[in-house]
Amino acid sequence: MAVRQVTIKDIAREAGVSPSLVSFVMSNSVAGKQLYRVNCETSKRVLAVAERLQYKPNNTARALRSGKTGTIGVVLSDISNPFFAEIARFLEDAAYSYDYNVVFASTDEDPEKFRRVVNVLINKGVDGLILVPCGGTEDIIRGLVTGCVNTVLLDRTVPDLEVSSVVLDNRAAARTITDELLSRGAKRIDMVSYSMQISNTRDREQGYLDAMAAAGLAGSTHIERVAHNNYGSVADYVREAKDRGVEAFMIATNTLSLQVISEIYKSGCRIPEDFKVACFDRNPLYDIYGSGIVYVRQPVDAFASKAMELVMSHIKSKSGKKHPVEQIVLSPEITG
Amino acid sequence: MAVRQVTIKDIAREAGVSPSLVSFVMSNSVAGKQLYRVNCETSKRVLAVAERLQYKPNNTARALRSGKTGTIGVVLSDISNPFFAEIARFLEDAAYSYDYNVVFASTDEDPEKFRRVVNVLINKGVDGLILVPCGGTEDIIRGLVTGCVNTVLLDRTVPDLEVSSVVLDNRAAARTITDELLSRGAKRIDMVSYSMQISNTRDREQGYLDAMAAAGLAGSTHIERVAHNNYGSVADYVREAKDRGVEAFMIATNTLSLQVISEIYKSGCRIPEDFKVACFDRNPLYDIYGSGIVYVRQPVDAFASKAMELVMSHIKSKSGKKHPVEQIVLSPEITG
DNA sequence: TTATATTGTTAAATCGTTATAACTATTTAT
DNA sequence: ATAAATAGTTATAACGATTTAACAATATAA
Repeated sequence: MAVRQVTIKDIAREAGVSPSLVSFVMSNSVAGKQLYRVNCETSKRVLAVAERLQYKPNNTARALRSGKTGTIGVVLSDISNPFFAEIARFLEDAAYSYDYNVVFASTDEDPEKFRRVVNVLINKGVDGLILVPCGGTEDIIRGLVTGCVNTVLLDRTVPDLEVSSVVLDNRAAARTITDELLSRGAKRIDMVSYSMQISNTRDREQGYLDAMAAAGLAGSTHIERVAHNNYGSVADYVREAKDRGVEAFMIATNTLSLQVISEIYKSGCRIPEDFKVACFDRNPLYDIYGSGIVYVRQPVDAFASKAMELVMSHIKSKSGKKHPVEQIVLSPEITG
Repeated sequence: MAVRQVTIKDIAREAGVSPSLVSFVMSNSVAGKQLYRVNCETSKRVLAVAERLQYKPNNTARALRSGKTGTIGVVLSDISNPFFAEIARFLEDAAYSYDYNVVFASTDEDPEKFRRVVNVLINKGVDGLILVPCGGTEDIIRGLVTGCVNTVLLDRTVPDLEVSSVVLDNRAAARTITDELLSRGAKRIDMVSYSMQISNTRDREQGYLDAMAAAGLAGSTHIERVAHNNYGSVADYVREAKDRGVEAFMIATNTLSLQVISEIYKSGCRIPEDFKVACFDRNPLYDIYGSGIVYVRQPVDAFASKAMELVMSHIKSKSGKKHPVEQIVLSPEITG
């Protein structure tokens, strides 16, 4: 695209040395195992020429030869979802700190799309994958792991699989915010969740049930499971819940929260007067409007840095060797 | 990383043909200029073998030889900002529709960071760049354009430069929402803006001034320019504005809006009773709380698809030739 | 019938780097 | 003094594709 690349050969010619030597000089700073001994004088001369000619190493060639692209693929539900957008940003920065790049792909919770983008990323030649699995991707992930692809799961995990992961302690988080609703006087608390089969949602449901049971309300639990992207059903449900005398909602995800809160207001009700609300993920306006919404603040930065750390350790540990699988569970913060 | 790549040679051996032929078969579907004539039978046989061996072309090798990576670099302010996150998603999808990938980098409005990430992306070998310029990047962008790097500017433009761009009609948008505030009875309207020197902010300020002047209020305009990421100053300003008898705010960006709205509520005031507010960019909660905030809804999908279209047309038009520069201005929608 | 196109295929160069083995020249050990 | 080790460097073969030129073999034209 640009003018013409200055190659290692140009430098070699100009500096009166062989291309190999230039290569050694260039990669000496990050010398892996064996430090190639090169004369300090020549090294300086080569670097000077490189500087003068404005040499920029060709990463494609480097990648082809070395098998390492310096890129991590990140597959998530939807990068426009604020939760993932924030993670994306931290991942970008984390990757940068390792001199790596990151390339994102969204799945919209569709396992077929998941498979597709994972394949595209692998073909592009990523050194590792950070994945937010969606329902129905267990086999794909198992395939990656057995195929020795450096894989780290984020936000959600897959049971019975030897794979590294970084997730929230969802069960504890859910229990805590449900407890908070209880302590604010609510007894009839519904949980609104997704019908997808993903670990974090299931754990959150369990936390809700834990809290209710501990409060002696095991009999009056209700989990409303909404299909992903089915907005209509939420409206009906909120109306129905109101009739049923529900006093509070515990909501499993940020997108769902916006829908439920929207329906509450549309039906002329207020928070917290008519309904108390607890949910996952922060929204700046929750605080601003002083709406009294209790929410779980996920340590998004830790998600990103830990996931990146894990995938890097996988990459470092020579492929072929057994993966240093590590499953990290992070603690939530509660606000509101 | 994975097991071992199936190469074009494996297929050649298995199918009893030469590697070249396999290459022809593989790239025949996307035959550029010259369609290489290959026997239908052999073609089928080769494809069958490829299918059986689960051949996945090595994009790195392909990129090295062909000089095309199939990747577009996107440089924006901050991918965790909802406005850019949404654009990111649309860009991802748009790229995919061209069989391309997209890699993002955030600048935090820092020209030095901008220069750095642009260089990283170029070294990685992107086929084109979509850039959201920040203040102080004019020279860098000029350098790219003269260096024949396929460049498209997004959301903001750089004056006096022959470069393709996709921006909102910011002046018209700003005028419209200011008019809306006026029609709702506000006379003392302040504009809150950033002190950065970027085209869209300047245009929005002009639109505000246009509307005020047309209403005969040229004398009572006030533009408060806040430094990027300087939260403290907003609090002081809102207090001061209240004392000054300001009735409405016209706010230049989404992040700034959240700050101003937050301060309004913190100071015990309400929207729209105490202050009317007009701003840029949607936030789902604006609608939900029925807060009566007027806002400009930017056609984010069109931003993305147009920008991708432009960069693709640059790529198609043989490098060396004159760029088909095109500057697109999109119309806003107003809600509230 | 001889010359010329056309079809189907292949050999070989190339993209820009890395990595291995080998090769001097010099130093150190014996 | 000879062998062995070391420092500094280079030649060369990859990496996995694309692409150009060339080559048979056959078909068409003159």
